[in-house]
Amino acid sequence: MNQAESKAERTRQFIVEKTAPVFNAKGYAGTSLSDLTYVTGLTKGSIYGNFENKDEVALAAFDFNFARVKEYMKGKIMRSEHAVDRLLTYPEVYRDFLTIPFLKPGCPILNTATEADDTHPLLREKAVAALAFWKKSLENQLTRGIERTEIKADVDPAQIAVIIMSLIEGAIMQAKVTGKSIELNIAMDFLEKVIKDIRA
Amino acid sequence: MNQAESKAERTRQFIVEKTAPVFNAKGYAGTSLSDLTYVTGLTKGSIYGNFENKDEVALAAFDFNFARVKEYMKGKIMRSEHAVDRLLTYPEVYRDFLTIPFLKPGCPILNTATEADDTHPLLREKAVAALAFWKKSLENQLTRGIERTEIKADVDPAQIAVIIMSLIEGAIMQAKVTGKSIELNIAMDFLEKVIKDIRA
DNA sequence: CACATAATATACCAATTGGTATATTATACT
DNA sequence: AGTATAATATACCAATTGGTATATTATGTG
Repeated sequence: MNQAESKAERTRQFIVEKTAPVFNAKGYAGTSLSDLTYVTGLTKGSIYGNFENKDEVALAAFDFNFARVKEYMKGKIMRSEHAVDRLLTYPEVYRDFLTIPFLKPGCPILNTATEADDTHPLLREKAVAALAFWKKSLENQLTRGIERTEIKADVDPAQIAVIIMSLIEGAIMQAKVTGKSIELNIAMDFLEKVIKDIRA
Repeated sequence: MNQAESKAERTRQFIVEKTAPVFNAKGYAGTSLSDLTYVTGLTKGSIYGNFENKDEVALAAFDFNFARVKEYMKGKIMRSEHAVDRLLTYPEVYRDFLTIPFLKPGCPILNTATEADDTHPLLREKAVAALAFWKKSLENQLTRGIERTEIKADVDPAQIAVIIMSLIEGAIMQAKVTGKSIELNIAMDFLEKVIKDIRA
């Protein structure tokens, strides 16, 4: 009973992988159990054998979606050493948001936050935690940059973190709904300037 | 049969007023017909006598929600004459977003855009049009300011409009889901600086 | 006041929802 | 290979979904 991954664990993972994009595209309320069976090719019995209920699938799907974004960004960011270059990865990457395949259904944080804030406490909590994680990670990069004298000493990491996140999420919303990148590019041009401006 | 408003017109309006906050809070997929009957006190027959289907109620509800925001902002903006002061109304007002009663369920554009982009073409179109309207209105204010030499001549109205919108929407998303205004205040402080910086 | 019509309620529809008990099949260990 | 158990499928459940045909009530006009 030890294949490094049990059958159940693999199936669980399989279900999450297949359903995560659906939850991200249609939202929690908009995704039905038949969506889940359709996209996995499994039956309800099989899904409920691996998950307590629809909620648990949705929560796992969010974790999966967010983990993908995290890993993707981490890979891009770690190519640079200089703190400013690392931060410039954000406008550089998000500029192409609409063409990043696994982000076709949109930013999981944005989608989950706006749907769940008034309706689904558990999903809401996930979105809050994801935002906190992202913010902390930005602050850490900024603090590291200040310590390495790559970033001006008077820069407030919390402030810059919020500006980066707000500009990105606000611009993504517009790009996703219009299907066009004009506004996204303008916002990312500006974000680029903001980031270059904190260089020591 | 002419009371300036027929009974049906009043009922239609009544249904929209009562259901608009529900659609904004729960989203289109999350709002059921029983939600609509519950919140109006009317029956399905009555609702379907005044609307073609659930879609039509949702579309009218969006228009209602957006109109309220427009009127609310217009009232605040028109208190000032100077273009920069008019623009400063945005950070000033959105700073208190969480305490504005009719915006408790969130920004209708943000909520509708994120839900409808992949699921509901008609609602999506409404959100796109609302964004375009807002952008145009900001650009007009900026152009007017440049003409009146209240705003620097080299300012790009389209660029500043996008920055204002992105910062506001991105920050609102965070404030709404966390229930806290810290990030919103930071973003609005920054937006204030951006706007003051374009003063001639 | 009567009457045509507009507005609303009642009672129903098939389809789908999330969920479960049980039967069947695959898996892993001895 | 045989067997206990884990994993999956089948067949069902009550409740709810969006929607409608028809009955009832309110409204406005001659």
